[in-house]
Amino acid sequence: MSKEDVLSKRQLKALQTRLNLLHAGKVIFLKEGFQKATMTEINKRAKTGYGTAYVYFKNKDELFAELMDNIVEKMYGVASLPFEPKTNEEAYTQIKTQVRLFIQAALDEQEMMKVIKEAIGVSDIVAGKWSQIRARFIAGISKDITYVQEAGMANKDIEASLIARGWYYMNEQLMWDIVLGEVVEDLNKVAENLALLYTRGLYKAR
Amino acid sequence: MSKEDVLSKRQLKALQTRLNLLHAGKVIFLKEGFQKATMTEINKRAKTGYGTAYVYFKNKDELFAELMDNIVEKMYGVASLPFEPKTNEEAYTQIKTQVRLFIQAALDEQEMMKVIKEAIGVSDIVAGKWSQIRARFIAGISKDITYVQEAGMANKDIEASLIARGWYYMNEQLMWDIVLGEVVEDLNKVAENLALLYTRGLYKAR
DNA sequence: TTGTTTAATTGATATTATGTCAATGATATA
DNA sequence: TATATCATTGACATAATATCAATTAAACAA
Repeated sequence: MSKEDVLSKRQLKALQTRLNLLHAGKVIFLKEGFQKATMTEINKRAKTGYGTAYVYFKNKDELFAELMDNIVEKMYGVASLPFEPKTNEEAYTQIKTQVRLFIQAALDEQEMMKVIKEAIGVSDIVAGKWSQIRARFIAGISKDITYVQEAGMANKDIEASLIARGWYYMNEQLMWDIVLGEVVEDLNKVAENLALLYTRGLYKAR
Repeated sequence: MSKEDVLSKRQLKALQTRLNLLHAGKVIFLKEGFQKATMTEINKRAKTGYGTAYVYFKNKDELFAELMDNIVEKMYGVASLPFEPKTNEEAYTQIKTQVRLFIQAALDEQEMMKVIKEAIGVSDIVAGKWSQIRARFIAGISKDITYVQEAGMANKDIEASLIARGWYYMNEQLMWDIVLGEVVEDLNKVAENLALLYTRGLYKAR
């Protein structure tokens, strides 16, 4: 017996109102961007009274944060990919693939990502959510670096946590540049260049 | 004969009002941050009527942008440092120094930099100003990379402009982390790690 | 079926900030 | 001294937010 079965007509309607608001929110955010989007417009589009959005969401930020959740999940997925290369060549290939997957995940939701980028700068709630993604990636990369260091493949004179940060930031910022159209280079070329610099720098000479 | 000599009493007073507003602005921005700071409060502190700030500055963003100018100049200075290493070791040393100078310049104005970080996310004008700094650094680094590539010291199979971007972003983001206190590592250690990764990756094996 | 309780929805309201502009006050100039 | 010019002012129109007492609709009990 699934949970929905025991929902009353009243609860169903409320749930629908909530979904309407989320959907309207997405449309408006995509059309106007984060700052220009207003609760008035979102309620209008959802055909609900002005106050209704505030019943379901504390404010505009919380509504938007919920719209981010799909994307956040996808990003977490990319951050958790396994990484246990046996050789430097394997490491290079895997890293290149991960760079491509990361940027591709962002491109799959390009328009929404543009709005997220804007919202990160404006809303503490959104910024917090994004910084959790960051933390997860950086932790994962740290682990990967420690792994290859212990396997004797990588130089041990570097601080894993610092390099993990630096490497992640390189990726994230290039991702934003590509999402915003400020870097037009082919995704494969970008992944290749980053992975080359990183593996040559981190890994012992072959 | 300096320009000030020919200023009338009236012009001098106006100039003073402008300076008062800038000074009051700095105090309020540092105390409240960018978003929470209001024109009302700035005018109050400068002992000017509400409308006065709008005579000298189009809006809060423009006032703040002017307060950034010192820092922007200093950053431009760092971006223009010469770079003509003769050996890989020299390159490493110079790069490490530049990383330190860059982050140190930010730390010299730590409190203001925190506000700038916030403002970049909120204000298009501030964001534009910062992206000019970025462009300048990236162009400079690109030039440096091309130089060492042509001198036969660096690998030629990487795209200078892409790597310049990536390298700059690594530096910038770590700078923000340090400014915001999210990375507490010793500045020297950070510079060392970044420079090591970068030179080992970019330069031909010794 | 009807009356009562409970939950969802509403929009008017208070609040807070912005940017504008006609009026005022203070200097410069004739 | 009269007049023109420029700096300064604060009241005002505008726009958005979050709240909450009142309204409407559904669930439940008799």
